Amino acid sequence: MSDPLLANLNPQQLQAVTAGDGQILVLAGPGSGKTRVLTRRLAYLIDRMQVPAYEIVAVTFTNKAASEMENRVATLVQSDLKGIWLGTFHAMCARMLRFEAGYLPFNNNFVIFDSDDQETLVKRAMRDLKIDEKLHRPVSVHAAISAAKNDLKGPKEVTRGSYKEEVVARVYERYEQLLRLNNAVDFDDLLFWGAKLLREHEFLRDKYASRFRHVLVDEFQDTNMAQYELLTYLSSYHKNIFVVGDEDQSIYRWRGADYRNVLRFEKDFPDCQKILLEQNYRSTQVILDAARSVIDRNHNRTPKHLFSDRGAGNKIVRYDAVDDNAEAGFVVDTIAAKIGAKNSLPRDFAVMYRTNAQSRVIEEAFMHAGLPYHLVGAQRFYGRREIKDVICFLRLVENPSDEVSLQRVISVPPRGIGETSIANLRDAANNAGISIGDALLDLGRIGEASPYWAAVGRSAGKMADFGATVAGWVDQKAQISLVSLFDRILSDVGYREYIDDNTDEGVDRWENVEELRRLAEDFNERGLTEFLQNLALVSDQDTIKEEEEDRSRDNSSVTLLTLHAAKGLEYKQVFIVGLDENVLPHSRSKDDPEEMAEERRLFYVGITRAKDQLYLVRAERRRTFGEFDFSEPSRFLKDIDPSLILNEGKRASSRSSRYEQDLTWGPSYNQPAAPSKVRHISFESAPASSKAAKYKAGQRVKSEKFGEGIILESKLESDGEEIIDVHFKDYGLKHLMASLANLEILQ
DNA sequence: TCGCCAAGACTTTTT
DNA sequence: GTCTTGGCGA
Repeated sequence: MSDPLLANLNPQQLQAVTAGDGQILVLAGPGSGKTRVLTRRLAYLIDRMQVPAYEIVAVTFTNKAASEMENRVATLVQSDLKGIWLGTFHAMCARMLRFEAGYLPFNNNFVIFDSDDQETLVKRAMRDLKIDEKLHRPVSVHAAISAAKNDLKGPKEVTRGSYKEEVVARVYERYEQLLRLNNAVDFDDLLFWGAKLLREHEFLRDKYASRFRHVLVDEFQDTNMAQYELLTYLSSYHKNIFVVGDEDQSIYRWRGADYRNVLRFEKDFPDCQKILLEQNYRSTQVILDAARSVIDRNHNRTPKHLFSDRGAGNKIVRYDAVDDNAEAGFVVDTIAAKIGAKNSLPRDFAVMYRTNAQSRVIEEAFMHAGLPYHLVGAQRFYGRREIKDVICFLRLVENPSDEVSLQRVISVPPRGIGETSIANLRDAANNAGISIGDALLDLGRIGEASPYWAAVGRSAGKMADFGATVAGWVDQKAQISLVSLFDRILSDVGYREYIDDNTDEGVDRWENVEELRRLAEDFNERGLTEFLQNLALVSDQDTIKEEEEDRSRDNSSVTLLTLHAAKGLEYKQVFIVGLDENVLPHSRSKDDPEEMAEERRLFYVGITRAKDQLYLVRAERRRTFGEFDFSEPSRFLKDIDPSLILNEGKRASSRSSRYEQDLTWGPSYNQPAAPSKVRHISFESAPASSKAAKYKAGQRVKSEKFGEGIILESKLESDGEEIIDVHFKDYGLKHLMASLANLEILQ
């Protein structure tokens, strides 16, 4: 079939893409072409079924997924996509809430609070209620509030059984009051109010539901209750809902995601058509079999039989290291040898771990070996202090009621205004029934004539100065462009001088601000409101993942990332490290079977990222919080059929620091070097003697010099030389030329 | 009011 | 081991 819209689809994919009206549930295993199905389906509806783009809503979880989909669909259809609602759940709701603000307890220039702001506000609420922050940690109270919202429970609807629940309920109530006072919503509110709006106003529900002839959803397994309800409302008129997901890849339970929404969907729509995508285009069969043996032990799911036509492939290599240094050493050695053998590039590799803390040891090993690497997602651009500062200045201008932002920037840079003065102003503002921001502006505009002058006390003058500055921005914002406003704020407060102290970090900080300014330039036409909303909703992951993709394309370096961050990505060779009890599965998941099932899924996600080769690595002993911990192998390792695994045994424990020694005489990749400088050891080579490979992976061998070992990989070079990677019991990984290695094959 | 030091925390983090 | 937070002294 040469029809580009339907070309290159397997029968199940085709069935999904061309399915008729009604409810369609596509369960798509990893690497089964889920994105392809979704984009083709969209194109099919528009191009073949003549559905106008504005009658379609397609929701994703990330902006990146949304923009990718949009770009791909645009290349497939003739007509433009004008009017389509294609974006994240949160962006979609924000749009709806601004439009329907008349029915809501906030107005349409609300700001969106990120998790930092939310926590600040929870703390404030707890202080207001005189609740001891030591007894009830604000983070956990916040988590409980967030969970309630995701479950569509308001402050009045949460259970008040235990003392803790009582505390949560009271803080929740106050927290909501504060949000309204700040004219702000949090992430969860976007969904909460979105669902509430459609539930409580029938005509609004009809308005949207009748407009959207087709509803499409990506990553359906990650929806929470609010999102599920929202989707039901949106599809309540035409009842055409097409969802794609995979229960087995649901790894955000702790954020309210409930994979059982897949089961709920089947129950709510008994006539739904269920399509399984089981052909995997990514991994070898060995990898898929291992993945399946791990995931099949979970319940409440649709069993899937992933298959590949890529052949069995290499066995999985398991390596048990004595400690975390040796674990990192194994990873680095193996990668360096393969790169040295010129059969792999740094970008072919990824190292995945359960917790960010594990990256440190691995990074050190990479640095020591001079191997190029990069981390995904560890440093959050939007979490950076300087970025947050500037955003808060802007938010304050947009919405002077935003007390969280005001509080943050009032002493940036320090201007002699302290906690006492702020508290005085807040009290006075509260008494007058206005927001503290408005009081500040009043003070700035009329100075001593303001009723708040006396209330503030000693630093009233300084407070008024700052108020005047802010008032200047607020008065100007309608007249000047976003970028001019940006520049004006920075120069008025002397921000560059404040953060850039000419140290490396200082320069770095200023560069981040400049980066933010570049982003602002893109929004110069659209203005401040949209810029801020975009900052709140695009945040972090999208930008960082994009950067990471560019980086691994251009500079070619090994990717280090958490298992969570790995979702949706793929690499030729994957190392999963820390396969130990209490690491993976994590110790905190031990007393809850649901949590444990999620750890299993996390491992499953990791396994299925690998295209060609998977390494499972653990350490008997690792440093956590500066102390040594011993641990058992992860329970998940037992679930993989031993015939799929090449067991490496463990490194002789006599010299745990041997990697440092190895590096000085092994393959010479020990100098700090750019990727190109990672060279492999060059033997004084004799001409090739044989044309056929003598060794193959899995064979046990013995060498005079290195003792017993196991072949990891053998490759025949174009000159007929056989290059082998051998892992020796006592010497670790060696990269050798077969003709010179003088190895004896053991039975 | 600000900055420094010490005690305490410390999974994961699509929006 | 290292980052954050909060208390205290200048």
